[in-house]
Amino acid sequence: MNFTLRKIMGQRRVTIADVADLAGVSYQTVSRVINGKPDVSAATRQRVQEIIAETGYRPSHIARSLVSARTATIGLVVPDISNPFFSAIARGAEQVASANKYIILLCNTGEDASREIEVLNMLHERYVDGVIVCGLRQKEAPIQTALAQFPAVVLVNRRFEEIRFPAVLVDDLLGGYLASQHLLNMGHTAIGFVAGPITSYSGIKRLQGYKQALAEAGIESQDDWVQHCLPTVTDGEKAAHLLLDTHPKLSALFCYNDLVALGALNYCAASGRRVPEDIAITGFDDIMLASVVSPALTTCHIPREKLGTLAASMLLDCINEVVLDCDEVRIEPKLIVRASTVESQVV
Amino acid sequence: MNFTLRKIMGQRRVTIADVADLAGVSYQTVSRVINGKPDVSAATRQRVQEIIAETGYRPSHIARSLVSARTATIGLVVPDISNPFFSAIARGAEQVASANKYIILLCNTGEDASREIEVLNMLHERYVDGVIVCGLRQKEAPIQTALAQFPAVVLVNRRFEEIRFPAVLVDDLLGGYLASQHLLNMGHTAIGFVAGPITSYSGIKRLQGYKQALAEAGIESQDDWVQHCLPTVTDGEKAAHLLLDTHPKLSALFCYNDLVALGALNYCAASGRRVPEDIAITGFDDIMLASVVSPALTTCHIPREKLGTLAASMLLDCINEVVLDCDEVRIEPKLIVRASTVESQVV
DNA sequence: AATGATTCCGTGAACGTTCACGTGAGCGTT
DNA sequence: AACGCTCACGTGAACGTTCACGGAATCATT
Repeated sequence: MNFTLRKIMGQRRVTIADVADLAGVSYQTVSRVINGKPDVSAATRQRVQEIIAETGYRPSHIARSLVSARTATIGLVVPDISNPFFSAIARGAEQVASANKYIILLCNTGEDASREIEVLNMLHERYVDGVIVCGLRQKEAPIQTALAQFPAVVLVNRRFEEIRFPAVLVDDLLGGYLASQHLLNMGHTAIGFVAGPITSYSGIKRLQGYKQALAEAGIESQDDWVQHCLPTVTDGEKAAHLLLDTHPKLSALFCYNDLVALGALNYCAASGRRVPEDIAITGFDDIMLASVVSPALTTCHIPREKLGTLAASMLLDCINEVVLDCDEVRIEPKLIVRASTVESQVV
Repeated sequence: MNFTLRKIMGQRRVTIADVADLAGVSYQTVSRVINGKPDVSAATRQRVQEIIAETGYRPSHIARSLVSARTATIGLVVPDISNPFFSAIARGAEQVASANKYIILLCNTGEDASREIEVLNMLHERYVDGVIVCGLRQKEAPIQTALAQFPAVVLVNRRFEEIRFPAVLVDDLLGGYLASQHLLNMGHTAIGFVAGPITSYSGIKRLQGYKQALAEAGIESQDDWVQHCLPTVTDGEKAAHLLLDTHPKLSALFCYNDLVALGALNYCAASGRRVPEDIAITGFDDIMLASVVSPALTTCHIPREKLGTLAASMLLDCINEVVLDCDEVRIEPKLIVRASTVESQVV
């Protein structure tokens, strides 16, 4: 490291101009070398590359973005990254993103619908090339205009009737139907639904599936068999408590997701109810928990990581203006029967 | 929306100059309004604000970053975001970050040490204001210089002897010691260690604690009682298989984390071993799984989300050049005894 | 020897902001 | 009437790149 070099480094970041000065060429030549473009002699190219290596120069993505209007960045909005359902999606999305030299800006809304617009605005200010938005809670028009500002959008587990955004959807109606039908087949007639967030699109669809299954079995579904809650263990426990207290005749609970189902299991254990003998319980998502808890949870399996990879590759296609063969991918959940609904079931 | 406005919008993004033109002022005045600075009359301020609202103008964070050399962005590097340990850290970090108007760039290395430098370079190009790096696997000097380029760094579960970075550390030696001592107290003398990634700093420290406990009990620890593996359920299962096959006399396994421990539990179940009667098993981290699996896992509790909030607030302090009272926070793990090591234990 | 093509490299502008200035209008003071 | 002050606003430069040019040198061609 010579004196000039030492003088430049350590004070501020090395820029393209510094490299140019050290190499005795113009910044444009350095730019050409960086981007592997022609019109540079082999000798200068090597000289410049040596200087770059010496100085540890890295081009500023910021400056690049400013001129190219591309950031190679995508936003990922989730209600709760610590929920295994969303962390698996994040992993899948990150994998596809980084394989394509994109990077992910992570936003956690904390199940707070009002934060959704807020984080979308932050992402918009940052000129992300696109966003993947999971489990949007907000219902109304403002969120749609907030979404429409982006060059590309993919929704996960949510669709709008009014504006059609590309989306990766779980067939929640089918899932709700399958789970409920299974409980009906097991002989239950009074089935409660621990329904998750009231504004959850998935929740609404699962409710429809639940009602449909009950209707087909000739059972009139009752609105107060449905109890909303946050999709967490503690809130699921509270909701199960409430539901079973007010409706002691319920013999089965269809739960919004596995976390909520675990909460229900906990409440049953605490209140001396046997599962599945006294109460049958089903979950949703098939997170790892579901298979290891006792009794193991009957649930609907969803390929969570695949949701993430699918969403990310759809988004990248949109960004690169590749025409999608299908702008709404629908994933079928698969019912997994385990001990929480079937007495003799061996785990 | 008048004609001029309509003409500007929809073609490209609204810029400060567009707003200025529409308001009949210079861009500097608009800038003043945006940043709530003085030297603008109430009348023009309102006019400008109206135009901003009408056009939905959002200042470009990119351009701002270019001049301010601040991005209000921090990088978060984790081996695997779908691992509950890291997703909890992410949640904690995100919470502190967003409360301070920062946003998080998420990088998943997929347990691949060579990707660590790669993602750090990506983050550096993006001029992040700082990075939180979790569970670094890479050992050598290059990673240290890669880290040193950032304005601020906080390590989680890793420290270097040579360069002292601010860090949030779990006292892994203590954890390893506590877990091993507990197994010794239960009467075990042949204790295996399913040790996680060979380059994991936590793993190395837990190994030390394990060896220390054994030594204090007068037991010579044997190198081939230690089996490394990826920190996943499937790999833990394989490692337990290998260890118990080659050393049938082992009566206890101290596992790197709860996922690995679950793998070990699975293998014991598959091979007809009873836990804890035939084999006692302990995990680490106390993820939700640990308490619900059967038998429930004895493990070391770590306040994971707090690790994230601590790391993020330390990082923000570094960025804002607040002097830290302590640049290495050490968290004490707490042994949680459950049924996987104690026969009579009631869950 | 003049022309043209090719190779290599540099200059000016632009991207959308903020910062440090500069300036003109209006007002009160002497 | 000249001065200085405050208020409101505008101008030029800068941040670190890339893009569209333009131009000098070299070499082969006529």
